[in-house]
Amino acid sequence: MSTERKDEATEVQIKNTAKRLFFGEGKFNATTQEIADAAGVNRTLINYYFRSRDKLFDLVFKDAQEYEQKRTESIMFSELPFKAKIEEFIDESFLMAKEYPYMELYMVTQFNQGCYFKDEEGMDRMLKKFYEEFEVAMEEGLILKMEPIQFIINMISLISFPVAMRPLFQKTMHLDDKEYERILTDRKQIIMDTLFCK
Amino acid sequence: MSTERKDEATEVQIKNTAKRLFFGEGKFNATTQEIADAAGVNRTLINYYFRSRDKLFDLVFKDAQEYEQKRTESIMFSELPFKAKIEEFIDESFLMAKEYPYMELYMVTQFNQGCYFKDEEGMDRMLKKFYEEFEVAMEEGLILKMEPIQFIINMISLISFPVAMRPLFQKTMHLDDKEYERILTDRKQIIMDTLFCK
DNA sequence: ATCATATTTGACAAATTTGTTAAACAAAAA
DNA sequence: TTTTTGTTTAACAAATTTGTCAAATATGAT
Repeated sequence: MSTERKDEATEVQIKNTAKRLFFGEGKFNATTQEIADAAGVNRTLINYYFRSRDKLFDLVFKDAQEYEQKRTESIMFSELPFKAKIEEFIDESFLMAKEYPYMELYMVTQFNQGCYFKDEEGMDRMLKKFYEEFEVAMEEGLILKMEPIQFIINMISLISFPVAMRPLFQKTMHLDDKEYERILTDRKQIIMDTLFCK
Repeated sequence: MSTERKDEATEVQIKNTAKRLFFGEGKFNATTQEIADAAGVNRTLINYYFRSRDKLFDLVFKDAQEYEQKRTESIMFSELPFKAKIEEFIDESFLMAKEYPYMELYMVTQFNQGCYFKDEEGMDRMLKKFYEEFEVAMEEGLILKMEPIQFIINMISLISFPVAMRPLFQKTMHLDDKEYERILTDRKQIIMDTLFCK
C-alpha cells in the first residue's frame, strides 16, 4: 500500500488547470479532453487520478467553496471594527475576482443544478457574528435602518455583480479592459459610500 | 412555396418550453431530448422547425434580448421623472424575475461563451438618454456624486443579483420560498433608499 | 540488476447526443 | 377521389464524449 506519492505534480497540474478553465475562463462545459490538452497531459490521467469527470468537478467546487469560506471567516472573526471588515472583504473579493472572474457565476450555476453546501455550520456561525455586529453598527447610525439580510444582499450584490457580469457590462458599455479595471478600482469607495451613511 | 402555416402550435410550444427550461428552471444544458420530452413532442421536430439545436438556442436568446431591451426602452423614453423611471424599472425587473429567475444568468453565460449583442444602436441611444437624465438628477442632489456608469452598476447589481443568486442565497440563509418573496418585495424601497439621497 | 510500485499511454468499448432521411399520416385543394 | 402540402414519426448514421484495460515506461528500494 502507498500512503505517499513520489510525484503528484500531474494531479495538481490537472486540478489547477481545471480551476483555471472553470473559474478563470468561464469554460463551464470543458470536456476532459479540453482539460487534458490545456494541462498538457494525457486525457486518461483524469480518470486515473480522479476516477471520473464528475469527481474532478466536485473536488474543484468543494475546494473553491472551502477556500472562499475560510477567507471570509478570517476577516469576519478578526479584531477589526465592522466598517474595516467590510473594506477588507471588498479588497479580498476584488483580488479573488481578478484571478477567477467566473467563480461566483460557477458557484451559482452549480447550486442551480442542485448542489449541496459544504460547511453549513461554519457559515451559520459567521452569519450570527455578522448579524450581531451589524445591529451595533445600525444603532450607531453607521447604516440606514434595515434588516441585516437586506444589508448583506446589498453588499454582496454591489461587490460580486460587476465582477460576475463583467463580459456583459463591458460589451454593453463599450469599455476596454483597462477602463473596466479602473472602474472596479474606483468601486471600493463607491460601495462604501453606498452602504454606509457616515 | 409556403408563406403561411396552418398550425404553428408545435413550433411555439417547443420555443416556449425551451424558454421555460432555460430561463425558468436554469437547465442551461438541456438536451434536445429533454426539451422535446418537456414539450411533449417528438425530438426530431426540433430539427424540423429549427434545423439545429444551436439555432433554437440562438433564437430563444435573441428573443429574450429583444424583449428585455424593448421593456427597458419603453420605460426610459417615457415621460416619467427620473426617480419614477427607476422605480418602474425595479418593478418590471422583479416581475420578469418571478417568471424567469435564471434569465440574467443565462445571458451572462451566453456572453461568456462569446455571444454578440443584438440591437447595439438602440442600447447606445438608451444609455445616452440615461446619462443625460442622470447628470440632472445628480445636480439636483438626488444622487451622490459619482460617474454615471457606477450608478448604473449599482442599480443593476442591487436589482439583479438577489434574483440571479436566489438559490445560493436561499440555501445559505435558510430561507423558504415565502420568506424570500417577502424579502424581494421589501427590496424595492431598500434599493431606492440605497440609490437616492432624498 | 532485480523487483515492486507508481505513473503514463494507446486502443478499445460504451454511452450520449445530434442530425438526416424516408416513410407514414393528416388536412386542405383540385 | 386524387393530389398536394404540411406535419410527425421511427430508424439510422455520425460525432462526441466518457470510462476501462492492458501494456509500456519510469522510479525508487532491495
